[in-house]
Amino acid sequence: MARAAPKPRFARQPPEVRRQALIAATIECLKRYGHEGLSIRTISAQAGVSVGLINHHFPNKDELVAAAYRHINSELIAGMQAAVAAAGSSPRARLRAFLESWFSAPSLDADALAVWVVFWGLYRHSRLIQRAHRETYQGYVSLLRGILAELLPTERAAHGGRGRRVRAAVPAVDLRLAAIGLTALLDGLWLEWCLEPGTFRPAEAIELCEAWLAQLTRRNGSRGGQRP
Amino acid sequence: MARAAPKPRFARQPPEVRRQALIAATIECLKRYGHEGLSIRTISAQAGVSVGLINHHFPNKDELVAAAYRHINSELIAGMQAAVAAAGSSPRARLRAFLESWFSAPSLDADALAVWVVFWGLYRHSRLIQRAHRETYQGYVSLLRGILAELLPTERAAHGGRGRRVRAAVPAVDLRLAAIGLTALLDGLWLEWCLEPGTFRPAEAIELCEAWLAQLTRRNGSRGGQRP
DNA sequence: CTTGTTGTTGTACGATCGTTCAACAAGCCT
DNA sequence: AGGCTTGTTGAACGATCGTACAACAACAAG
Repeated sequence: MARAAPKPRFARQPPEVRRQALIAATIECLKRYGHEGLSIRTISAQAGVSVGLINHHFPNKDELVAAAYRHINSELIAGMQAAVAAAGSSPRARLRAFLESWFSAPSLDADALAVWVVFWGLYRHSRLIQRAHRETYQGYVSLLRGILAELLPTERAAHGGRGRRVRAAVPAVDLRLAAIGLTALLDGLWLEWCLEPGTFRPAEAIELCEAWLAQLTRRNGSRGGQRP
Repeated sequence: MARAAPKPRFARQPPEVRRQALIAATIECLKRYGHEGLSIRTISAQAGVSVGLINHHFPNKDELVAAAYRHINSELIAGMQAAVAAAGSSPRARLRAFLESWFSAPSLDADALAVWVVFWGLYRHSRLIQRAHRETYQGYVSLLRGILAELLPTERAAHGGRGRRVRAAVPAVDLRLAAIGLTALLDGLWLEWCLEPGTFRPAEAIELCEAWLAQLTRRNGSRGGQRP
């Protein structure tokens, strides 16, 4: 009974576990306090560790922030890829899964927007953020392009192989502009919803995107190839 | 000859002139250095004044930043309003003027995006920024809504002669969703272009927006009122 | 030229920032 | 039980932050 309390003052963690905890704390601080939350002391307090520990697992603050950015990015893209992969092989179903993944949590979250905005503000002046972006963004681009390519049939002519029985030799839809427009619509709707969640429902956003794509294919049939 | 050099060490300015100069310096620092440029010393150096002067013309830093935000906002909106007003009375011409104003300098500028992004990051945690936003944003909303309102009925009438009679009683297009979608497209395209100006030309962005609006009116004629 | 007003300067202060580092101790090994 | 590795602590440092304030000086008025 007079035994000294063996209660440890802290618990040692494997480096990778601690790294992930610090990354999670960084994101949480960003959600809560915005750019001002990006301080060593705020983050370490959130993670329940001392100030010195961060520099033991990360060479400096910028590397931690870049790691957090990379984590958010890859998490989100992996979620969308999984949703699309689970949707089967139907192009329309895959598009639907993609859109539903885009317009639902954790992507569609006002807090998440606050986090993104801070990262965007850092993008221009932090090479580490730029690198993290480049390394993860490619996955998103190829995912979206794959969905669009299999959705807009004539584009397969350019790829050869699969689409053997292509009717028109001329590409009906400008795939490039289609991707640009869809991306803009996705980003813009996502932005709008996060800023003011009450103005429209996620289902309406999906509807708008599908209407946009439907217009592209219909345009093909009626007056395609009109581009200057 | 031996006269002491009467060169003044500084020049006094009327308060309003100095205020505007400090606001301009703030924006310039934001363009150059992002969020890190938002320091009293950086801004005062950019403006060519001493550190103490800012607090003589602004009660604190946050007020200066909010004033800069208000300035950018009203400047941009006033530019668009002027462009639309100068376009005459034709709804299509007014839309065209609006889009051209949107997708051209000084709105369409990668540096400007960097500035906006910093402000967005501050928005959630600064009441002053929120107030500045609320006071200026209303002008934009009413401008866009006016353009859409005068455009959609007319568009409908123009297409109405194509075999189907125009019915003014039932709103042909969901004006609310139209505004949401157009805003998303505008924001998204603007964002995309600022991030990677090489991917498409401003004229193509305008084309995409007009195609979007054309789709809305066409949709009305073919299968309108299908909304759940 | 003298005076008064006030825009302007620049130092100073306390707070907070990111980072360093010597000391500590938790947990595994023998 | 004792040694060893190493994750962890927390004080300390210099730099920089926003702000306050007393002294200065530009310029108009008399």
